[in-house]
Amino acid sequence: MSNAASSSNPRISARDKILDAALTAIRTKGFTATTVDDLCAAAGVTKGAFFHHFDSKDALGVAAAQHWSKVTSGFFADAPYHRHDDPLERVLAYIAFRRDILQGELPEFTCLVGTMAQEVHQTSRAITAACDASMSGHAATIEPYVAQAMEQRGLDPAGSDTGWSAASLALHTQAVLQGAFILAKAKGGPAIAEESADHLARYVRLLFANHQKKGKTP
Amino acid sequence: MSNAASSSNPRISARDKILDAALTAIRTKGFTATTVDDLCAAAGVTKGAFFHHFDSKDALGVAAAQHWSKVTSGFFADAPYHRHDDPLERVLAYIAFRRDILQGELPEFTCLVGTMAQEVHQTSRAITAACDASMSGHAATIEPYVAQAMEQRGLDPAGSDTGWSAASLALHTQAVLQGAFILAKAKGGPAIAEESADHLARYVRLLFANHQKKGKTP
DNA sequence: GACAACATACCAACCAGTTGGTATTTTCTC
DNA sequence: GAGAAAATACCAACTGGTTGGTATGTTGTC
Repeated sequence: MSNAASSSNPRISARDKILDAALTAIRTKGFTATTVDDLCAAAGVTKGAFFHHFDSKDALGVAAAQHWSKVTSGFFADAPYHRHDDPLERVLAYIAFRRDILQGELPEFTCLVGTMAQEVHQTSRAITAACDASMSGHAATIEPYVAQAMEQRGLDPAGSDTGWSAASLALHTQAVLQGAFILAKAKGGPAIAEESADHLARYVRLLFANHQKKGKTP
Repeated sequence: MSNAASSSNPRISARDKILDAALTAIRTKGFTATTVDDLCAAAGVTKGAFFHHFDSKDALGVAAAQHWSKVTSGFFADAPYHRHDDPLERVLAYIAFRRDILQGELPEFTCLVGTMAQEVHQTSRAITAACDASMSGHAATIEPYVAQAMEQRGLDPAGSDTGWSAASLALHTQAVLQGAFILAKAKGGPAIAEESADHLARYVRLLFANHQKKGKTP
């Protein structure tokens, strides 16, 4: 993921070099504090190239969110948590995976679109929408695992006092992780985020406790 | 909480008018995108007054975080959740209260220090530390309620497989709320944040389920 | 030779911070 | 407690560097 490799390599287009640089720069300094010159310098291209590929800095923000979606969806598609047979195990393995990758420096494991959405939600509709699409799109990849686990174990909380759904729990996992990132940033390290991930895993286990897996033949 | 009232009132010092303006402005536009001129205009003072009271924009950021701590600690001290006799009820009432105040426009109910920490964590140690102090300080006000609930109900999870503590759960509540704010910002409304607050309340109830309150005389 | 992909040179607006000054309050002195 | 001295609070105008964006090339490719 080093920038030095891509910024000097002429086989990678300026557009891709800028987008790669944007992922690191925005996660480090935030969107507003990241200047167009910063991105050009990090990508090893000139301003002319930047504005050839992006109409404005806001347009770069939208493209960066979409690029982030592409990169992360590939990353999570290759992750091992999908291989479990049991849907509930897949959900728990997903949370464990998210916990495991809380390593290295903060800009390496925190979320681009969470950071951007927080910053520009009142100033750029386009960027905010792209961030929402990225987060909600990722949540949608684990929602079916939650739904399958619920069905397999006869869990139907929709009608209860304060009901919940597979979609709601999937988005809640993202909320917990985003909040864990904020605490990690405030405290300068991932330790506190790991604890929140543990609480999240414990919550999911408790939700499904006393709900045995139904056999295939009833 | 209207700025118009304070910005024109000569009996309120320029410093306080600037700090009040900062709470709204930074929550709306973020710290970096908020200019010193923005704050002066909103507060109805000049730049000279600003730099008389604050050495730099960063110093204003630190002061704003401290001002936020003062304002919010007063707000939460007056909240009704403290009045419950049962410590567990106090914790649950706290979460319910946090859910109830998710109303109005986003800048009115989102968290200043969470927003700032996310933005400046790699660029301003001083602001980051002030944000951490504010968040951790608030978590510390509900930690004793959690601890009392655990003791009263004989819950001692410290030694178990993935242990947790009152401090850990108290900080987790903050993580969930901070993450809920991010999703709310991405989606443009508080609805999703309410659902995360519901999940959090459900988690706490499940943690204490099957742990009856011990009587005073054994 | 047309068109995309870049580079160079430049600009107007903006931004954090400064300067040099005045009004108001507080403190010190007798 | 009056009046000088000093500190504080505030203001209007200015500055040097920065920022997003543009106008005008140059180069490579089909």
